Amino acid sequence: MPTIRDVAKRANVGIATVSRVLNSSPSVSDETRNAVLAAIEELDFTPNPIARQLSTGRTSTIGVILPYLTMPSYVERLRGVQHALAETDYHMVLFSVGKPSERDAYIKDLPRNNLVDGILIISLPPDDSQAERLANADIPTVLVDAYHEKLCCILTDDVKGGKLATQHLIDLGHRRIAFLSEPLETPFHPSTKYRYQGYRQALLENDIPFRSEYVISETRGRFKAKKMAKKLLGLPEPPTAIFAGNDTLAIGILDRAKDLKIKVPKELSVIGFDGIRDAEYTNLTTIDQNLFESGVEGVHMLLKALEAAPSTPCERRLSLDLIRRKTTKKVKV
Amino acid sequence: MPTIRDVAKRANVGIATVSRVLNSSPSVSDETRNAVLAAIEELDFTPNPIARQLSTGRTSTIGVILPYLTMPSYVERLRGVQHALAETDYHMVLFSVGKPSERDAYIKDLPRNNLVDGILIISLPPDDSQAERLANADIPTVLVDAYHEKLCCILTDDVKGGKLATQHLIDLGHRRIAFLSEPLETPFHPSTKYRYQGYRQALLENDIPFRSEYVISETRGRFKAKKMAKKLLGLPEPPTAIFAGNDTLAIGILDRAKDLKIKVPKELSVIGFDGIRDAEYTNLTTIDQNLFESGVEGVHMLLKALEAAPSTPCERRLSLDLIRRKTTKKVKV
DNA sequence: CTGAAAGCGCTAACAA
DNA sequence: TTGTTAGCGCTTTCAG
Repeated sequence: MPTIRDVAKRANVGIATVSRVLNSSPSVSDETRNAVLAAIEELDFTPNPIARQLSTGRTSTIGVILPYLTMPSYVERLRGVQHALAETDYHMVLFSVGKPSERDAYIKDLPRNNLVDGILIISLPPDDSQAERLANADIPTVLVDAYHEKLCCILTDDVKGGKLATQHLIDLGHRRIAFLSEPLETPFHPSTKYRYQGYRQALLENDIPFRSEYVISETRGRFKAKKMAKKLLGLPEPPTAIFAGNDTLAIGILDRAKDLKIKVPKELSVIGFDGIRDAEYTNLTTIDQNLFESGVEGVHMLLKALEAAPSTPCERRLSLDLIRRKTTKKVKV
Repeated sequence: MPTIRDVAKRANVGIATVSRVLNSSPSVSDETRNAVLAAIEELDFTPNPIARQLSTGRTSTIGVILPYLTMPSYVERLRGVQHALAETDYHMVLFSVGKPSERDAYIKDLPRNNLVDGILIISLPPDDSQAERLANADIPTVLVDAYHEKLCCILTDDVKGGKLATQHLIDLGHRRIAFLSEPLETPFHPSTKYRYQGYRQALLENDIPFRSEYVISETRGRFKAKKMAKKLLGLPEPPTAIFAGNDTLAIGILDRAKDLKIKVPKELSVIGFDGIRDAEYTNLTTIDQNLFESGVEGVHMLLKALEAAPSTPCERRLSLDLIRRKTTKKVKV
C-alpha cells in the first residue's frame, strides 16, 4: 500500500503538500495540485483513515446502540438512521444489545474510547449515572425513543399515544375496552408501561370503570398474542375493542379473531401501536409513531451536536398519528 | 484523556511495560503489573483503539455490505451476523447499499482503506473484476448468499430450492402450478431467477408443459403480490397451486385468496421461499433457507480466514428445508 | 505557496 | 523482566 510519502516523492513535493491536496486546501497552486493528483492516480493511492483518525482525533464514525433487531420497530428506526447517515461521510458501527449488561458495557465504554465521534442510543433509556457520564463525555449522545433530562432526545409520547388509541375506541362508542401488551416491566424500554398509563387515563377521563380482567400484559410476539386474545374473547362479557401495545400483538389478535370467526371490525375493534409496515398490509388501525423518521431525526440532531455542542439538552417530539384503517368501527348500539 | 505515558509515569515504569500489561504479556512481574494496574485504575485510563490500530494494522472491525434492510430476509441474515460477532472482539460497521453504484463503491474502497479487517458481503454478488480485486486484497472477504468462484462463500442453492418447492406441489398432485415473483432481472441478487429456473426444471422433469400465463414476475412486495394473484386466480383455467418467489409474496397471495373466498389449502396451495418469521405466523408452507444461520456461518468462515487465509476459496452450502405447514395440500382428483 | 518537523497514542523490536 | 526508541500514516504548526 502506497503512503503519502510515496506520493510526495513521486510528485516531487513535500508530504504536507500531498496532505493539502488530500484535504482540498485552497493554498496549493494548480500546477502542484495536478502533479500530486497525477501521482496519486499512478500509485493508486488511498489515504489511510486510521492514520488520519489518530492525527485529527475524529473518526467519521457514529456508534449506534440498540436492542437486537427482534422487533420490526427497531429495524424501522435503524433504517431511518442509515438513510440519514448515507448522505454524510459518517460510517455507522452497530452495537446490538441483548441483555442489560451489554447495554451498560456499551454505554460505559463507547464514550471514552475514541472509537466514534457521536453516539445514538435507540430505545434504551440510560439510568441517571449513565446519563451523567454521557452528558459529560466529550462526544455527543442523542437518545432516540428514550428520555433523560440531561441528554438530547428524540421523543415519542407514549402516554399520549396510549390515550389517543383508547380515546379513538371510546369515540367510536366502545366501553368494554381491553388492553393487551408485552410485560409492563421490562429490562429495556418502558414504552409499554406508558402506553398502558395512557389507556388508564383515557378510561378515567371518560368515566369508564377500569376492569382488571381486560388487561393482559405478559404477551410477547404474535403467537402469544393469539393465545391471549382467546382468553380475552372468551370472557363472560368480552371486550368489544382491544388496544394492543404494539402492532405485532394486534396482528396476533386479528389472527385469533379470524379463527373464532369474530368479524373485525364489525364485532370487534382492534387498534395497534407503532405504524410498522405489517400494519399497512393487514389494514390495521394504529397509532403511527413515525419510526423511520425517529432514526432520521436522531441523526440530524446528532450531526448538529457534532458541529456545535448544544449548551443545553435539546429535545424533539415526534408526532403521533392515528391511522384509521379497517380494524376499528363504531360500535353498534 | 490520560495516555499510556501518564500511566507509565504514575506507575514509575516505561511505556512499554504499560503496553505489556495492556496486552497481558506474560513477561511482567506481578509486582510491576499490579503497580500498573493500580495506576490505570486511578487515572481511569482506557487505551485508545485508534492508536493501537495504526500501530498494529488491525482494526478489530469487520465491514458488512448488504442491501437496505427492506426485506425480512436481509434483517434475518444480519441478525445472524450480529449474533456470531457478539461472541468475538470484533465490531461491525454496516454499509447498506440501495443502488448498484453504492455497492460498487463499497466493494472498491473497503478492501483498500484499512478500515476493516475483513468483509462480509450479503446478497450482493460481485462481478468478475470486483471478485478479482477482493480475492487479491490483503483482507479476506466472505460472500453470504452469493457465489463467485474466486471467493469464499456461504451458499444457498436457489435452483434446487425452486425445484424442491415445485416438486412438492407436483407430488401433491398439482399440474397447474403458477410462479409469482419479483422481477427476474435485478440490479442486485439473482436468486429469484434461479428459483425460477428450478421451477422450470421441475416442470420439465415431470413432463408438465410450461405455461407462460402462469408466470408473473414483476411483483414487489406483499401488496403488489395481492394484486397479481388476482390476475392469476382470474384466469379461465386458474392454477391450483402457486409457488411464490419469496414468503412475503406468498403472504400477499394468501391475502387475496382470503378476499376472494378461495380456501387455502383446500382450493389453492401456496408455497413460499425463505423461511422468515412471518411464514411461521401465517402457517405458510415454505422452503426454509436458514437465513439466520447464513449470517452466523458467514462470520465463522470469515473469522477462520482472518486467522489463516485459505489457500483456495472455501465454500459452504446451507441446507434447504421444506417446511410443510398449512397452505399446501393434496389436490382433489 | 511549500517543506521540514513535531506530534497523535500505541506496539514491537532491540538492548540492557 | 524492563526501558529506549523507532515507527504506524497522517495532519498541522511554523518557517521560509
